Amino acid sequence: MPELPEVERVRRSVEAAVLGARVERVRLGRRDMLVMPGDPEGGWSRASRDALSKPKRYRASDLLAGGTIERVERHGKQLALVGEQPVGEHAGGEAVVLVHLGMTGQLRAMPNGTRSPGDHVHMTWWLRSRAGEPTGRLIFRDPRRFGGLWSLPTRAALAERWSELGPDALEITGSVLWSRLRARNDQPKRTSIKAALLDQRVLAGVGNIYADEACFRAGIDPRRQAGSLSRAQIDRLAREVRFVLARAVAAGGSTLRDYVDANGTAGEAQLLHAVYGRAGLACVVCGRPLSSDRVAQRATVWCPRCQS
DNA sequence: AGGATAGCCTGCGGGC
DNA sequence: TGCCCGCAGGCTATCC
Repeated sequence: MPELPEVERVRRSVEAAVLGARVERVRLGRRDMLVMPGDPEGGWSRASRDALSKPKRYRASDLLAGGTIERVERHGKQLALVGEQPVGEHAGGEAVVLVHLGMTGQLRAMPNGTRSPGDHVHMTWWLRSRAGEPTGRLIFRDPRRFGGLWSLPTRAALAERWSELGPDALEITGSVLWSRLRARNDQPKRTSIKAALLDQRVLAGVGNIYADEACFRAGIDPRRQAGSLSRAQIDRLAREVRFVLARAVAAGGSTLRDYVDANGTAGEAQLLHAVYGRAGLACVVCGRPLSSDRVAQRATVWCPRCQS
């Protein structure tokens, strides 16, 4: 569900709510939503999730209990709660909980006196201020369970994990995108430009909505072979990726159905979409009906006149 | 190598 | 009102 703009809005709102908070206690509702180091690779697949359903040991401190939340970071569509253990035998130690929201995941700040949603809440952190006053809870909720939580021991482990992703799409440049679209032997990628934009190893943060929006603004048919685009077209595309993402962040993200930030606030970036969800409607530039098809296994919309 | 397919889940809207 | 179908912002495993 959420792409980079929505995840960035979640990051900001979670950070505002929990920065510096002390984690009094935690509760993990579903063990299979958590992946620990040494668990079956990734934890995404059905097989590895099944393996996780067996009871497996984790300490509350692996989920930040007893520590303070020092930062909330984002790379692409992934979030990380970075904690420190200020006192005790693990003083100075780190812990990181990486959060992927998948399609329907939410992180919500629940102030004192508010009630958490009654369903699909998989993880709760009870928080206190630095002064020790209870301030509320942070919850992770995910009806479809396509998201998940990964416990990592250190920020170095987080950096290593994020190094497997491409550069954050908010900062993608034409020259970096150009080089990422060629394989090792300088062979241009044969895959469609849309599939390449969706590949988180190429660049991190673009999903189905913003891939279509960026291609539209760049005048590029999403079905075009990635390696067939000129350097000038890649420069333009990188610029439009940055533009549509930054503009959507400023508009609060796209709320199609589920997305809200940590405070429950919906976004308005969906009002800016020129092609996503507008198959068959008139192109906002030329007025011709927008075409649609499945590209890279995803519903895709483009203008047959403005994009080539 | 990269495309196509199926699968992981729940919930919603449309058509009947 | 209810049932069935398709579809959804992400990502993976498997097969060709």
